[in-house]
Formats: sequence, structure tokens, C-alpha cells
Amino acid sequence: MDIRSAQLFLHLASSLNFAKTSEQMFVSPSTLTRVIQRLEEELGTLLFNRDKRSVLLTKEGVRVQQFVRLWLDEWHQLQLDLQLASAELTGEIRLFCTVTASYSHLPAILDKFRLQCPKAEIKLTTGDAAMAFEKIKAGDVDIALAAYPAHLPANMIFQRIAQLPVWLIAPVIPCKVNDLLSAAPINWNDIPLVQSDHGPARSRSDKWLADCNIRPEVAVKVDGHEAMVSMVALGSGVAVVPEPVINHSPVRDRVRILDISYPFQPFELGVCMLGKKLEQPLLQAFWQLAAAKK
Amino acid sequence: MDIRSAQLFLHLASSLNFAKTSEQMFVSPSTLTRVIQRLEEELGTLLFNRDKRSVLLTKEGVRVQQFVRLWLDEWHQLQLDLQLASAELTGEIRLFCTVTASYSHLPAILDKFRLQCPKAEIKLTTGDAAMAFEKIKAGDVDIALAAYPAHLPANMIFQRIAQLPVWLIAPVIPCKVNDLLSAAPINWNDIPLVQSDHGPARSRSDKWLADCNIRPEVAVKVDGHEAMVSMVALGSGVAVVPEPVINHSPVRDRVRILDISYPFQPFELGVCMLGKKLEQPLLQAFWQLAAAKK
DNA sequence: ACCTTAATTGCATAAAGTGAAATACTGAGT
DNA sequence: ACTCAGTATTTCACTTTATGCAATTAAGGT
Repeated sequence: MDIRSAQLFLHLASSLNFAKTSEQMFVSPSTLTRVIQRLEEELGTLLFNRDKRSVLLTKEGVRVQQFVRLWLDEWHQLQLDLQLASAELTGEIRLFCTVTASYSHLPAILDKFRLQCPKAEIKLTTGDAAMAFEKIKAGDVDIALAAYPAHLPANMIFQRIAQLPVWLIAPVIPCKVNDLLSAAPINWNDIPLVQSDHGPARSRSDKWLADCNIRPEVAVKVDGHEAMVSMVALGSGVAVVPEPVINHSPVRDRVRILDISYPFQPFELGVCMLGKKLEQPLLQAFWQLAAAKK
Repeated sequence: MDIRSAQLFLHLASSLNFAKTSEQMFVSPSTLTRVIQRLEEELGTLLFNRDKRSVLLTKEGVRVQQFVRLWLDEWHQLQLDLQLASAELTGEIRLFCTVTASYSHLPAILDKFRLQCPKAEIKLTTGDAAMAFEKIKAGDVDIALAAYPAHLPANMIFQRIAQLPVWLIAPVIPCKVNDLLSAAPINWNDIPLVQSDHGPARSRSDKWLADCNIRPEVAVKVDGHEAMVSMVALGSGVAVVPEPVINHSPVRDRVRILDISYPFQPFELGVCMLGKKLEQPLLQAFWQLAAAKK
């Protein structure tokens, strides 16, 4: 007996209709059937009389319904109590975030955090990925949202939130780059590459070039992922960038993902801070919450 | 949150020692760690402070402990209530059981049943597998413990309890049979086969002979699995029998299992009765209980 | 008879739980 | 300072379980 089974049982006990419950609780009919069967087996008794054409609670079912109602109520109360403990937390969190990271995952985390700790303040700094760990080390910020670095300093803790796929992109418009890309086989050495000065996307692009033994003819260098997408869109070359940067770019319709079957290592996006800061209640709450799935 | 996690949490909350709890609750340390981590993630809060060298409940942990205590108490009460409902059942169950089936699984089922329905009476008949379904059909017995037959009558219901592997056995003592078995390749046509007159073991042995195109030289015929094992032990030949029959035989040390890599179809041992008899409360209780895992 | 609705089951696949062993960390005892 | 022992956690390989799709069964309505 777990929370989910209990909820399904309770809904079914009211609806007395497998199809309706399975639809409204977003599970397939077969799953619902099996959940109920498991419950019945666990309790060693029939909970529903599936007579011809109708579903009815048995008297044991009524007893279980009573138990489950009580239990779920207490469960909700427990969750409220636990949230209240952190709802009173006050203070300030200094948060650093790469522009890349801020695209896809920061809003969701901040929403959850504001809900749970409404009295806390957040000071957000954005900047380049390479700065994240320096700023933590220097004490300029408490916590950072960034990609997992090549080497994590020993006193820092990191917690993965998501994997971001990395793609090679090219312009959509007709241009010299596309002329070169339509050749077969493609001579990668002639194709200009848009690179950033440093950071995890740069290391992935370097690894690709090394693995495939490519020396690109012209290497345009820009600063930051966003500018790279724009340069590619204008026809300056191809580039290696993480997926969310593409999707959130204003020029996303003017670039396309090239299907070279090369496995770029995905970004490990996560939160990072000094280990000893876990002792601060507000930061601990943030840390916990970043780990939670929903 | 399910029953098992709750029990583990509660034990750990008292012992405050992962190693001790994992040992006493019969799970590996890694499992316990994970269960607690899952709970903490589900509740979005730290339950234990694992400071250097010691484990302590957090104040959230204390609140959860309080919840879990209450919940498990109610859970036990629920189980008691549900059992009481059937504890008052009286009446008689006429049970048929093949000797094979009675070996391994009947005692466990009867123990559970006596515990749950102490006022009920059981009349047990043992006999050959082939009789089981006739006796049910004739109304001589209510319910039978037997192997799944080739054809189950339409108005009967069957519920699997276990799969019993089937093996080919040979004598241990030096004898003519063992002389023949030590030849390579083995000439199966010369090796005498001990067969029963009928029943599911017979059909498996027949299938094996047919599949491998064997016509055994001498076919000793006996009645019942137990006698077959004895005949094999005495050196009369080889035989095809289900595993529990071997393990429970008084001469089990005088026979050995031959590793011919032929996949005998295992017995599907289960309970069987007329579908409409499920309406009788006592039989329904027996049926439910036979299905339960523990 | 045939069609419709509702629950269940078979099957293939995806997800999770699990334990043995390796790891990381700490404090105590030379 | 170094090893040793105790403790929690992580890794890895494996098994078990859960899930949804599609097929099946069963009863009622037309």
C-alpha cells in the first residue's frame, strides 16, 4: 500500500467505474485493474464486487476506504507541517546562473522556492559558466546553477538536475557554408566553425574536432552561446551548442541541427555550492528542493 | 511512502544506526540508505542528520516518526478488522489433493487457513491427479489442489500457486541402467523407462519420447509418482517426475537427476473449483488466501 | 445475432529495487 | 603520522516489478 495506490483506490471507491477513474487519474485501465488486484492480494480480501455490469464496494472495501481517507488526510497534514517549517525561513540567497542554465530550468526552481520559502530573498547574478565556480569559491555567491565542470573543487558539492543534449547547428539560408555542407563527402576542414572562447561547449567542440581529426579553415570566436547561435544563423559557420540555447534563441528558425552521428557528451546541468553551506537552513531548503522531482 | 519504507524508517529512527537496522530488518545497507533517501526526497526534507560519526533525527524527522507510528498502528488495526470478518466463518471445506501436491504446498496453505478461519472444518481427500476434476465435477469435493490439466472444464476456475520443475531421474547404485547411461552416445532405446499409467507426468514423459524419437526397450508401469521414485532407486530404469516428489521421497539419496538438456514443461500447481462456488464465503476466503504470497 | 461498453489479461518493454563489493570519510589507537 | 576499524554511501550488475498497448472476455442493449 502506497500513496498512489491509495489515491486510486479512493477514487474508484467513489466513482465505482474503472474506466472513469483510470481516465481521471491518468493511468491506463490495465494499471488500475492491477493496482486494485494488488491491494486485494495484500489485504487478503475482495475490495470490490465486480458483479455483472456493476462495481460495488464490499463491506471490507468500506472499512479500507475509511482507513485510506484517514491516512491520506494525515499525509497531507504531514506535508503541510513540513512545509510550514521552511515557510518561515527568512534571509537571502545569492544565486549565480549561466545564461544557458537560466533558460530552461531556473524558472521552475525559483517558482517552487518562492512557494516554499516566500519570505526569502533571492539575488540573481548571471554570467559565464567559467565564473560560476570562481564566484562560489570567492564567496560572492552562495549557490550556482551550472554545468558540471571538468574538475569540481573538493569542498564543493554538486547535484545533477538535468542532462542537456548538445548539437551541431548550421544556417538555414543559402550561403557558402551550406554549399560546402551539401558536398558529399563533406570536407569539414573547409567549413568555418563558430567557437566560444572557453567553457563546456568549447571543450565538446574541441573533442569532436580531435576525434574526427578536423582542422577547420576559419574559426570565428565569439563570447557566449547566444551570440554563437546568431552568428550561425547569419551564415558565418557551424557551431556546437546545447539544445536549450537553440530552442530559446530568437533566431531558432534560422538554424538547423546537423545529423552527424557523433555522440556529443551532454551537459550535466545542476546546482553547486560549498559543502559547509548546507548547514544554513535556507540554503539547505533550496538544495533539497532542487533535488525534488516535481 | 509504503509500509515497508515506513517500517524501515521507524526502526532507524529508534536505532539511529544504519548498519544495525539493515541487519535486523534483513536488508542490505545500500537498500536502507536508498529507502531513506527516497523518503527524504518524497517529503522534500532531511529526516536524519548524518553528522560525522552519528545519526540523529531532525525535527522534521520527529514529525514524520509521529505520523508513521500512527499510520502503522492503524494499518495493523485494519488488518485485524479484516481478519476478524473471516474469523467467524464456520462450515466445512471438502478438499481434494494429489499426493504430489500435498508434499510441498498444502501444509503452508492449511496453516494460513486455520489461522484465518479457526472455526472452519476441513475434510481432506488424497488421490490421483486425474480424479481431482472428476470429483469436483461430481460435487464430491469443493476444491482441489492439483496440476493444471490439459483441458480445464469451462465452469471451473483455476489459480496458479507454483511451478514445479520436472526432471529425469536415474538410480545411484551400479546396475544395468547405469551401465547403459555411461555409454556415449547414450542409446536411449535400450534404457528401461518407469512410467505411470496416466496423469500429467505421463504426458510429459510421452512428449519427451516423441520429441527425441525414442522407443524405450522396456516400459515398467506403476501407479503414482512415489512408487516411480522407488522403482528407479532400485535400478529398474529412469523416470520423469516433478521435483518435490524427489525431494520428499524416503529414497531421495538413491536417485540422481540426469542433466539431459531437454526442457520438460513444469507442472502448474494450483487450486481449482467450480466458479459458482466462489459465492460461498468460506470457499472465497480459502481462494483469496491461496492466492496471497505470504 | 450483432454491436457496444467495461473489465481483465498477455505480452513486450521500461523503470525500480536490490545486494555484493568498492569507496569515502572519520575517529581512535599505536 | 600512519594505519585500522567502523559507518554511511555509491557503483555496478542483475532481478523484479510496473506499465501501456493490444487482444480477450463477458454482459447488455438493439
